[in-house]
Parts: sequence; structure tokens; C-alpha cells
Amino acid sequence: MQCSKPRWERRKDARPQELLGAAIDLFVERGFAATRLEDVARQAGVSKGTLYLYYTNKEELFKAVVRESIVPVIGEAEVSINEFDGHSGDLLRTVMLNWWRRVGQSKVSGISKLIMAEASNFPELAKFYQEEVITRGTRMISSMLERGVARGEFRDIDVTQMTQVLIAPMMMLITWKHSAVAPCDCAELQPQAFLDAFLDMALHGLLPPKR
Amino acid sequence: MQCSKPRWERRKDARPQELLGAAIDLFVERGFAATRLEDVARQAGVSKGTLYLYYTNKEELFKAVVRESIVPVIGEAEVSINEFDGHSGDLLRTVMLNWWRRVGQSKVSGISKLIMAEASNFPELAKFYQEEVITRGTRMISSMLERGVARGEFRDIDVTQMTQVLIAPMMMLITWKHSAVAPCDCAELQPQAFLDAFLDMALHGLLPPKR
Amino acid sequence: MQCSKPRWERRKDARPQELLGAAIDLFVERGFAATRLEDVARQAGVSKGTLYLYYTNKEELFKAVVRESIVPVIGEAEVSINEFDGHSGDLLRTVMLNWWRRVGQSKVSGISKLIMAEASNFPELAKFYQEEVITRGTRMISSMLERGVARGEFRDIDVTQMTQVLIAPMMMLITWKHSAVAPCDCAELQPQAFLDAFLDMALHGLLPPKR
Amino acid sequence: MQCSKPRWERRKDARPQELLGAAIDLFVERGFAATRLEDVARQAGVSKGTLYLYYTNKEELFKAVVRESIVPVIGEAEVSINEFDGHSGDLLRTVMLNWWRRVGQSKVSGISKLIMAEASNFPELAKFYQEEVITRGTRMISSMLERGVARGEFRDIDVTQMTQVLIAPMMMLITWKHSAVAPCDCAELQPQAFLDAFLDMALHGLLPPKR
DNA sequence: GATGAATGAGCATTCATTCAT
DNA sequence: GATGAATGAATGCTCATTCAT
Repeated sequence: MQCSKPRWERRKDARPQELLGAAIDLFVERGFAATRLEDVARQAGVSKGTLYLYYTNKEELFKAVVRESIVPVIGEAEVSINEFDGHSGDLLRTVMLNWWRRVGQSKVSGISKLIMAEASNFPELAKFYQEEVITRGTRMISSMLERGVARGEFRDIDVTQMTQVLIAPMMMLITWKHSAVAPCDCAELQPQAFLDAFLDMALHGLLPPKR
Repeated sequence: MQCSKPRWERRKDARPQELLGAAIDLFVERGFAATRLEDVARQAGVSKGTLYLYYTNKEELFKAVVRESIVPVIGEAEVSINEFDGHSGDLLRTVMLNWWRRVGQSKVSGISKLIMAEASNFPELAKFYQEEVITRGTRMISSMLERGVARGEFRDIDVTQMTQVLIAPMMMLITWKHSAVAPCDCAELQPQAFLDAFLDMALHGLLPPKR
Repeated sequence: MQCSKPRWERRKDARPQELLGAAIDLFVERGFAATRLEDVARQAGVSKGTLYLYYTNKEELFKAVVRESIVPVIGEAEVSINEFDGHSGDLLRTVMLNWWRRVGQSKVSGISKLIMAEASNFPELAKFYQEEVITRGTRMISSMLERGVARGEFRDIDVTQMTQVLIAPMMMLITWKHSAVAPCDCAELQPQAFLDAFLDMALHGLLPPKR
Repeated sequence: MQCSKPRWERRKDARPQELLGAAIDLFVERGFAATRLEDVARQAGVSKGTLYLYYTNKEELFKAVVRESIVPVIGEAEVSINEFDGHSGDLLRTVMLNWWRRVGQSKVSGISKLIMAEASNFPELAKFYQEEVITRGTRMISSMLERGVARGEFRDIDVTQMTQVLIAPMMMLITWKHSAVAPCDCAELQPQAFLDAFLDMALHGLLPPKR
């Protein structure tokens, strides 16, 4: 189980990773349109031309970043939901806090923000992201709500709308985190406090009426 | 009896409105960076140069759009809050539904979305918007929460965090509306249903514990 | 010998003067190409359109400035040369120092500098200036040299070349005065010292050999 | 046996020279502000974009032209002055005639003229040129005068002023050569005759009084 | 006469993409 | 495979001049 490849060949295999790493950094920092491929190449230590050997254009590079960074997180969450068997409120809280740790706190969250910001100027990206991320993520939240309602742990809510209600603050948190403007006089967002406040309210509001 | 169209028409008084109208349309449709001033001018029926007679550059044009479209709405809301004297939950609901009618449902909402998306690439705009809109809007929500707590109509919450919790879904709704990606399989968001679901949950969660 | 015209009518007569005053200021400060007619009009207290009532375009305005400011000085010098009857060296010194007082020390000198700088981009102006100023001025210097040679007060020099030799430092002084670059480490040119040094050397060099 | 011309040719090493060559031609012909970079590129046989691969902007291109064309001449002159050991009058004559051959007679002289003309509109260029050319050139002339005075070969003159007196006609000659206006009725300047006349007079005037 | 709103050609600079080496 | 030189369309902004009022 050794790695007998010579140095430069290992490097060749590593190229896509290095490029994706540079790409995510810059996309997150500047957005899709404002990121220059020359900067991506330079940061990855290769030439502009090389970048085009691996990704046919800017959009394909971006898609690769999404596949690399976000899609796997969703897969893992789907699995953990299927395996969980406690109270649905706990499940919801766990999944959402986990998502915050894996996505919200990492630079990956910048990709989500960027998509919200720029997707309308790049329809191809919008379509891709919708299919690969949004739809699957939404279905995941909905399934937890349905589980809670079915098990009598949640009120009888409008699942479609409540799904969006639950997603919205998480996405907004991300947006604020990456956006130069935010609704707080203080210099820093306090995401954890925000999440606590939100989940507290939300789970409180989802509980079925006491008999 | 000829009526040859003059090369141009002198419309000094109407021009700013025409230009702002064209500008808001295009800014909302394409974002700040992607909007070409030549297109704004053409849509307003004037030449590129004319636009510069009224606004010194792209950023000033954008600021004028904000002053024209968003700032007044905030002013009105501030007034109506001061005059209200019923239950704070009703006040909150009223103000937020009203904001949705005035901003969310109009193209003005596109400006808010655009700012979240692009502010970090245009620090000057970020600063302007933060001061003119975000800070004032945030203070407005907070004051309603404080009123509710003071009058014993709300639980004793963390006002700062809860303010953000309340703002988040509204902003997210706007973002989705303008974003080409959104967490719904259906073709259309249902903002009204979303708002109902959210306010329902939020006001439910804010109520003080029954004695 | 009163001036019975009403206020606004006197003003109308004064317009050309006001415009020329503003024009010379700005041409001297920024050069021909870089001067904006809008600024000239504003400084003269009129509208852009008005300027075009008096001067058909930028070049004509400039010509008027030259006619107003430089041409008369040459006329006066020609007269005073004809009337002088002392030693030609004294005449030369007198005329050149006088020219420095009338032109070099006033903003008029900026026009000469500007012409040297920009004439090649505006052939029409070059032609005009050559005819109205350069040729006449040159002839004037030459005539003094010829007078000196004829009267045995100067060596038997190449008049054409010496004319240029005498003109050159005066023009250069003007150029430096208006030029942002100059061959002195000190902050200020000392035109008077420069002139003294030059005339000293020149008149010394023009004297006929002592028998 | 076809020989279709490629869309472009890769000439990295030659490009800077080609671009500088085109740049100096056009700067000299039209001045700094009036030279369009697109024309420079076209004359060098490349596209606009290529120019920016080598020079970050118009000012840097201009600085490169100066470094390429004028600065070396000054360096050489400084060396030859240090090595000379005859009469200071001969040194002065030699250096100035040499400068005329190397700068005055070539298109390089156009750059000096251009600077005098436009420096005040481009402060950055003025500063650069002052430091790289004017100051060094001035120091060079002064040092020759000081040498002459110290060795008793020149009168005891005001070196600072005389330095300017000597520089002035040389610069003026250049200005006239490139200026579309000049104090001669004939179509052509006769720089050589002018220089002879001037140096004759100047060196004559610098000699110490005969005992 | 006066005004100033309107025009539109003009220019420096950027950057995704191509392709000869 | 890798390089990076070259391309050229795109865009914000300026200003002399025109002309309806």
C-alpha cells in the first residue's frame, strides 16, 4: 500500500485538489464574476493554461468546487437522519447545528452565499446548484418535519412552508457572515447565539399544543 | 404639418425619475456590477452622457435609487410604530406584513438582495447602505421587541439576537425571490404562506409563559 | 463722457472681456487641450451656450486670447525700437527686460509656453501664432542686431542664428516658469538673476573686438 | 506547402523593444495625453491587450520610454566628463555637441519637449522626470562650470544661473524642433549653426578677463 | 440674446479564453 | 502535459458642440 509514484507525478494527481483549493478561496473572497482565473492559477502555483486543461471554463471550475465541498456534506446528513431514532426536535437541532459546524463555520458557506448572490447572472450555475444542492437539502429538512408530525412530536404544520422557514435563517446567517452588511451594530455576528435563539424559538413553536 | 421628432427632448424635471426607474429595473435584474450604464440610459430613452448630467457616477446613481426607494419606507414605518398602541405582537405582525407589501412585493426588494450579494465588492456602497438602511431598520425591530418585553407581552428574550432572527427570514424571502435558486420544488415561492408560517411560529414563540 | 447704458447692457459689452479673462486663466493653468469650455464659461459667470455666441469654437476663443494679450505687446515694442537712438546693446537690454516685465512676469507668458507645447496637435493654432506673433517678434530682434552691426556696436555676427540664440533663453525661462520641471534644485526659479546672467554674457559676447 | 500566418506570433523578448519603439514615435509625434494606446499597440503590430502585458498603464509605458532612451545618455556623459582632462571650455563644447548628436538629433529629443509641455498635467510624470533626468543633467553642467572656475579657465560666475543659461538654448532648440512654431522664416531650423553661434558666444563670455 | 439639457464619439483598462511552443 | 503570450470585446467616464426653449 505504498505510493511509489515519483514526485512530479504525484503532483500531477494533486493538481485538481490544488486548483479547487485556490478556487474556493477566491470565489468565496470575491464572488464568481469578480474572481479572475489568472489569480486562481497563480494561487495554485500553475499557469493559466494549465487550469484549462482540467476545467473547460470558469463555470465548470465552479461546479467542481461545489461537488467537492458541499455535495458530500448533504450525503452525510442524509445518512445520519436515516439512522437517528430519538425525538424529532432533537434530530432537527442536531442536524442543523451539525450543518452549521460543517458548512456555516467553514469557507464552504461562502459558496452558498455566492450562489444566492450571483446565480441569476449565470443561469447554468443556478440550474446546477438547484439540482445538486437546494433540492436535496430541502427534501432533507422536509423529511425531518414529516417525521416529527407523523410521530406526534410536532404540531400539524405546513411542511413546505416550515421547511423554508427553517432554512431561511441559516442561509441568512451565512449571507450576513459573508456580506459587508449585517443587522448588528456590533462588529461581529454571534452565530452561535443566533442559532440558539432561533432554534429555541423554532422548536418551541413546533411543539404540539399541550393537552 | 410636419412633426419631425427632435433629436432630443428637454425634460429636466422628469429625467431623474426616468433614470431612477430605468436604473432600479436594471440593477434589480442584473446586479450592480453587471448593469451597464449605457443600458440604463437607453432604457430611460436618453444617451449615456445625459445620465452623467444627473448622477456623477455609477455609485451615486445607485445611492439615489436607494434613497428614492427604500429610505422613505423606513421613515414611514418608524412613524407608524410610534403611533401604535395595541399589543406588541400585533404591532410586529402589522409592521412586518406592511414591509412585505411595500418592499418585498415590489422590485425594491431586489435592491436589498443586490446589496447582500455585492456589497463586499463595493465598500463605499456597503457603508452607505449600512448607515442609511440596515442600522435604522434594525433599530426599528429592536424597539418593537423591547416594547413587548417592557409591557409583559413578550418573553424576556435576547433582543439583539431575536431582532436578527426576525429579520433573517424576511431578507431570505427577498433573496430567494430574486435569486434563481430557492428551496422549493414548485416553480413559485409563496411568500404570503411563508410569512404566515413564520410569523405564526415567531409570535407563538415570543409569548410569555402562561401563568 | 458718461456711460448711460443700463447695467445689463454694459454687461453685454463686457462679456467678451470677461470670457477672455476666464479663458486666459484656464488656458495658462491647464493648457489648451485640457481646458474645458464649461469651466471657462462658469468662471466667466455665463453658460456654456453663451460662450459659443461670441466664439465659434475653442480655437477661435484661443485666437482671441492671443490677439488680446500678446499682439499688442509686440506692437508697442516695435514703436519703441524705432524711437530709440542710443547704443544698440542698451536697446537690446531695454527691450528684453521690458518684454520680461510685460509678458514673462504676467500670465500672458503661459500662452507662449502653451503654444510651444501643444501647437503641433493643433495646426490651425500653430499657423495663426506663427504669423501673428513669432514672425513679428523675430523680425524685431533681428532688426536690433542689424542695427548694432551696422553701427559698429556689435561684432559681425550671423544675425539669423543670433536672433534665435537671444530668443531661446527668454522662451525657455517662460517654459520653465510654467512647466513643473525645471533645472534648479531650489524651489524657485530666479528669473531676474537668470536674465542678468544671460544678458551679461550675451552683450559681452556681442561686443566687437577691442582694437 | 502552405504558410498561413498564425493569429499571433510569440515574441516575448522582442516585444518590449517593439512597444517602446512604437511608443516613442507616437509620444513624440502627438504628446502624452493625445497618444492613444491602441495606436501604439497597432504600430507595434500587437493588440491593445498585449501592451498591458508589458506595461501596467500609460504612465509606466512612458517611464519605460524615458529609462530606455534618455537616462543612458546621461550616464555616458557623466562618465566622459570624469575622464576628460583638457580645457573646461573644450569639455563643455564637447559634451554639449555630443548631447545634441545623441539626443537633439534623434527623436528622443521629442520626449524632453513633451515633458516641458505636459508635465504639469501629469504630476507623477513630472516627479519622475525631474528626479531621473533634470536633476542629474543639471548637476552635470554645473560640475563642468565649477571645474572651469576652479582651474581658472572661466570667469568667476554664478554657477547656478549660468547652468540654466547654458541649458536653456539647448532645450529651446529641442522645443522648436518639435513645436510647429519657431522663430525662423525659413522652413528649417539650422541647429548646427544655432549651436555654433550659441557656444561661440557663451564660451567667449565665460573666458576670464585677459590680464 | 441666453440658457443648459442633450448628444455621442472617444479612450484607458480588464479578463476569459485560445493556441503556438 | 504545461506554459504564458496574445487576443479583443466590453465598459465607465469625458467633453466639444448643438439646439429647443
